[in-house]
Amino acid sequence: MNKRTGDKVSHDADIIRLAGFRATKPRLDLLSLLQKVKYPLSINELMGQLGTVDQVTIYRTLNAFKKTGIVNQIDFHDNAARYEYKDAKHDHHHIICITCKKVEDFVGCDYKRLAGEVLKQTPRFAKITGHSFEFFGVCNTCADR
Amino acid sequence: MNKRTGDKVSHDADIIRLAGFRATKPRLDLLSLLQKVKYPLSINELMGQLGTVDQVTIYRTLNAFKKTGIVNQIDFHDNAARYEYKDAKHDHHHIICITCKKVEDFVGCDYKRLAGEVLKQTPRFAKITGHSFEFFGVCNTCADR
DNA sequence: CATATATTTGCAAATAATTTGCATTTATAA
DNA sequence: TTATAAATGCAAATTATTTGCAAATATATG
Repeated sequence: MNKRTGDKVSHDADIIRLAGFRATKPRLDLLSLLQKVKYPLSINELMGQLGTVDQVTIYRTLNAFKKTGIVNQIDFHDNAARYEYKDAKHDHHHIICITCKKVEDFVGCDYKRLAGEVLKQTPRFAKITGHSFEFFGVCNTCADR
Repeated sequence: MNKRTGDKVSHDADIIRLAGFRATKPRLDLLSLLQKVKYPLSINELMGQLGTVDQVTIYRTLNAFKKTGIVNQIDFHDNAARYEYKDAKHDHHHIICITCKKVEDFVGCDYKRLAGEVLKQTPRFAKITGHSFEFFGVCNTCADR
């Protein structure tokens, strides 16, 4: 990434433009943040990191990105949507502590095997656009209490 | 199910008492509704069916039932939690149309295979208490538009 | 079967999450 | 460079969820 030539920014800009949107600063900032972060972020967490960006812009951007597949929405069953950058190696999912909301990743979700099978089982559906898979559990710290 | 002897009600009451709660009318009504319904219901849908029960009671009951495993929370990525009765044969999941929210079931989620694997991958977690798995897609009707 | 008591309910009101309307600003195509 | 469609930010609306408390109720116990 070269700051002067803007390699990274320009790549991000391409991602955004390819999805049919204008590459604005709020969108570049949001995308960049989601790319470098380890776990899905809630709107509140995003607002904290993106100081100057209005929360309405965050909502609108995420909804747009979600529709075009730039991000995934993830629900931890605590009534606040979370979002994660969806890249090529997005083949992981999460386990969430139902008590303290700690998160860790796991791999091995063999959803592709199921996807074809699901379309056979549900003939009223034309295609699959995504999936969600989370495990919920209790972390060691919370289990010891 | 015999209405006079109250077989069904008494069985539901046992489910509720076994979880440590009192078998009140609102809870019996809610449980009975979730048992006979085909798909996960949102709070709004539940309020529509449970005419006399206050929505706060619905929220509180569902949170209690969720904690003790009587119901599952399910998210369709539309910012309204849905709930489903969790019985022995609750081994199905859902595909949701991202446009019109139509729902169908599918079976074949082999989460048990993954569960042990996941615990190995995430040593900071002591146990698994549940999981979510949804496919999102486009139904035939919406695809034709 | 009566009743004491802890639990649960319903109402009102608070908080949190998300969306909408509109005037202003900005990216980008020409 | 500039016209213009798209995007932003602010205020306000709407929707989802939670909390506090007095009244009602399930149930254990006598």
